[in-house]
Amino acid sequence: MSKTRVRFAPSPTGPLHMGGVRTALYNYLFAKQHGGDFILRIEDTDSNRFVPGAEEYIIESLRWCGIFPDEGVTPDGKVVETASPEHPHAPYRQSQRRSIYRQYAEQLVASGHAYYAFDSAEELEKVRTEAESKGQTFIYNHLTRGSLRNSLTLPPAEVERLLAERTDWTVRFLMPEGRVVEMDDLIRGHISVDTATLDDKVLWKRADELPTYHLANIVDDHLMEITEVIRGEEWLPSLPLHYLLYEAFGWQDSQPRFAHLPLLLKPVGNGKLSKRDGDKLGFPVFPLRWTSPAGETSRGYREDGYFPEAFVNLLAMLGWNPGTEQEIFSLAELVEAFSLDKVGKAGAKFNPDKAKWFNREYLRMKSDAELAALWLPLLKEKGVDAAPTFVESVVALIKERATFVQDFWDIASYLFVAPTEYVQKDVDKFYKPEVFAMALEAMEASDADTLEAYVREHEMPMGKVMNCIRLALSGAASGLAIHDIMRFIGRDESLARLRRMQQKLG
RNA sequence: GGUGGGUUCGUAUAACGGCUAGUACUCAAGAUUUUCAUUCUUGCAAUAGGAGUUCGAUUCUCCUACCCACUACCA
Repeated sequence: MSKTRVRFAPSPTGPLHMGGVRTALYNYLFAKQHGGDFILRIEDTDSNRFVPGAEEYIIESLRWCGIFPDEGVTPDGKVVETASPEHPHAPYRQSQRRSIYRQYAEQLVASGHAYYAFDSAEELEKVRTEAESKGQTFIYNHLTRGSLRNSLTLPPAEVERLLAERTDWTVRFLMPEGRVVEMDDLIRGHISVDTATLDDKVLWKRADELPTYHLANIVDDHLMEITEVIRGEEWLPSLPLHYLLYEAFGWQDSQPRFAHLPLLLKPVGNGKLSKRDGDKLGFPVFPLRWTSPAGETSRGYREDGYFPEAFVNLLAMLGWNPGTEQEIFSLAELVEAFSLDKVGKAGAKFNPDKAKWFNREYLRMKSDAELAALWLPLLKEKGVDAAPTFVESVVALIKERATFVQDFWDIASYLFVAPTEYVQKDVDKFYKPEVFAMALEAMEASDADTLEAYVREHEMPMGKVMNCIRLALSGAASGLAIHDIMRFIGRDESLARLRRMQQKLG
């Protein structure tokens, strides 16, 4: 049995979407579980849609997630240009493989599985709009190919002439008539499709001497000895064509098995997750922050404060389940537990609340020292220069209250700097000058313990007094325990803050 | 329109054709906490509809409805 080899083959037409990351992840998990290889291939066969920086973004995203390809891209993120023992099928960027596709397209023409088409974009556009005006849809297939300009309808001499003179012809697949393609999907089971409903897809374009997705994909999967193709559900409709291509090439014996993953859907309403949804509902749809060439910025999980482990974990659970009640998985545990037959068929709606929950869980699992190290640079940005050990002890106190490291400052800024203002609502509710004066007096006279005794002795409402003091210390009536705050800022600073509030509020 | 795929609490999902349809997130209530948060307990909440097969259907079959994808010289 041949070694498991799977690939993730994104197109650098923009930033990698979280659904794309999930596809990469499932491929990676499948490969590693079977002791196989995970290959990263860049499918840049559409020169018009190339977006600068997209490829680097994809590589960096996978690296952030801890997904390292065995082939195609080295761990340092470089696309391998030339073949080597480690990367026997290099290059892995389809634009650099340009020269190998044409012969395969020609092979199909020679064997009668494809033909040359000379219809210009304008001509096709015209028949398309004509059909539309009659309420029909134009399809380039067995019904229409006979009346269009191609090597099936033109005399051979004319074909030769056009081939030589024109540079805008294409090679189209000759979709057979009256056949039912029987297919198997690792997730969906058996599927059959009548070829009469399919069209003659363009396989190769003379204009840029590049194949389209379908040809490049099949040829490269074959050449790279891919054993399983795990991709998004949007590819399911082209599976019959892909089956037929393997057959036309005579490669059906080594044809990979296919698995079509359910789509990731938007949290509300219907439809697949899009960039807009994230902006509208306040969560990232991209792993990393992305700034488009036009200067438009989209948020990323990394910049929003998600841990890569949490991101990978939540992605893994979107469409797959372990069959047990375990929800927290490390990448290594996922490799162990993953299985394609536990992948669901229905699209999964993304739940931002659950995503946050995952991050909270991972934040709690991290050590205080680890979190302090992550927080330190953020503190520095705030102009706070605190000792790591101090920060660490603060983290220990507050980590249960946070979802992200970024939350730490909002939760505990007053342990580093005195509050400059007080929450008005809390002032209205808790600030009573007489009570406050008494509390201050008692604190000046002794310590917190006797304050508590004092409050009890005078039968003052504990909550009221405490919140009044908390207000002075932290600027709000909610938050950490008074004695914790005082322990961190010290008695002198505490008293200073009390006096400051008294002075400010009267 | 055509083709294909899909449908269990609001969401993610579990359930050899067989327990009261389970779990997590969210939400609500209670307990704990000097406040808030945490934590703990409890609760709300689902098999799209209709036929059929069967002793028995969330599970198998068919029909209907709805949703999604695809329908480019894009991937």
